Amino acid sequence: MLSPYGMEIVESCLTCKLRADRIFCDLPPAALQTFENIKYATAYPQGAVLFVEGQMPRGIFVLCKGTVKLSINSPSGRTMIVKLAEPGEVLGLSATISGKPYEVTAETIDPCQVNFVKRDDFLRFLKDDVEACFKVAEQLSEKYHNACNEVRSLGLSHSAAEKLANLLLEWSCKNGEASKVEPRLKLRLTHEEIAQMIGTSRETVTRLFADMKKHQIVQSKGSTLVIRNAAALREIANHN
Amino acid sequence: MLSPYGMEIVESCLTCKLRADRIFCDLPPAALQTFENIKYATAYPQGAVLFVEGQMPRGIFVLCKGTVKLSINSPSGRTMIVKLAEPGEVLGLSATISGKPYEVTAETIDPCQVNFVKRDDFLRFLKDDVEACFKVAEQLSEKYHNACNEVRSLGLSHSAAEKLANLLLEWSCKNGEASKVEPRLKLRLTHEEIAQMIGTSRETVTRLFADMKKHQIVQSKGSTLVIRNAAALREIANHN
DNA sequence: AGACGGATGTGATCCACATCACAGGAAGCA
DNA sequence: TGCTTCCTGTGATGTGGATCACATCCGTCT
Repeated sequence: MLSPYGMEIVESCLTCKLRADRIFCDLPPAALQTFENIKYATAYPQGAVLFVEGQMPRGIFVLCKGTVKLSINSPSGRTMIVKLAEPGEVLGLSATISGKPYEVTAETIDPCQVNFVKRDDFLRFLKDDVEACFKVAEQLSEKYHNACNEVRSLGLSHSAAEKLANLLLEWSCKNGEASKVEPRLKLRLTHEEIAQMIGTSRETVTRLFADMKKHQIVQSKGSTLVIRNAAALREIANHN
Repeated sequence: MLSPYGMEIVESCLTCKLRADRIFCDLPPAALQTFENIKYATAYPQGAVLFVEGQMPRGIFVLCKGTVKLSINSPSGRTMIVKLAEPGEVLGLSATISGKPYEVTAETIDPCQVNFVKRDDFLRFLKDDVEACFKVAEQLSEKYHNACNEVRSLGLSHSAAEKLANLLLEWSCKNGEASKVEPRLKLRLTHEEIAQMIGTSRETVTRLFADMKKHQIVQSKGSTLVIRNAAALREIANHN
């Protein structure tokens, strides 16, 4: 069966092939069945907005497939990308728990499959199941941890170059290329978006990339970036 | 009974007078009793370090009395103050849940009373009690929420003045003075520390205060600051 | 009182980066 | 095949705030 956006929809969490490495999906059968009953499997095209910062929480969005951009916006139009969420992540969780407005905006950057659970249903579900509740705590810890890293990067680094280097290293870790001599990574974001991730301007990102290319630190082939001198990159990442 | 640092120690959470408005203290009697059995009531002098960023989590610290400074440090000696924790807050929670290193450093800024709970005991306690577990989730949501605000402030504001104005407004909200015509607030931090809270240099903070005084926006009497023109301050806070 | 150490106030200097302003590229689509 | 639109690259220019270097100021200790 095909979803509206050309993805295969995983109909049931019970039979989901992705379960093993997902946070929320490896509950014991009984709990999973309950979850099954309250969730709505949905699919979104690229560019869809799941929720907007400031909205009252409607519920949680379990990301099963695709990537979601989480951002914080200022009234004056500035945007700061906080994170790119990967499958297994639960979005809108903290707002749903606390009842306060969503603190970020969530927008799909490719077609996504999502399980939505209404707030009431979800809270009831949690109060019946310690294990699920504990998993929520774990997820939230993870989120907090990430947010702290964000603060660290924004608050303690000296230069834009440092932050960019850190971002590239982090990305190369995530796709398992980090150990290779010349890690490669697909740049899925525009310079503008990268700038929003590290809190700088688009032009600065462009110039930094130009510099790094000049110094043989990276090299780009289309939309893939090859890290030719990881040591130098790490050098930049830890100060100056 | 007096503690080593001249504070009255609340011996038992069951009879604690502060219970009503505390997050962790209003559990049902049975759970509270269990908590009672695994917690260690302790007291710290001013300037004591509860835990350091990067240490493996030993457990949680429930702050009962006093104020604790939470900061993030860079190897190069820079410090960023993330938050001043007030009584009722649970410190080291996310690290204890996730098992990853503490993400911040916690240091008392006045004499504090703290209940410590060892990690194992705490995790066992949670797995036995949905309600406590849910409270943890709530606390973590709160923490995440704060961290997001921090990111917003660091990443989206245009100037140091904006951040300082925001900080002052936030402080005047907390002590309930915000509604008054000329809110007052005790500055418990040095300019240096304020600078670390908003990610700027000490000199800049000094100069900003000087400016605001010149423009009749604030006025200082010893260590209390009087906000003479809250409107102007809000003006600064929302851009420029 | 005197003296010492930390907190504050203020000038001078410098530079990383934002911002503006275009010019090429690439990529979709008609 | 050309047109439109978004992305990328690069110069010129201005400035907020970091940093350095002192001069007070104030509380605390002896």
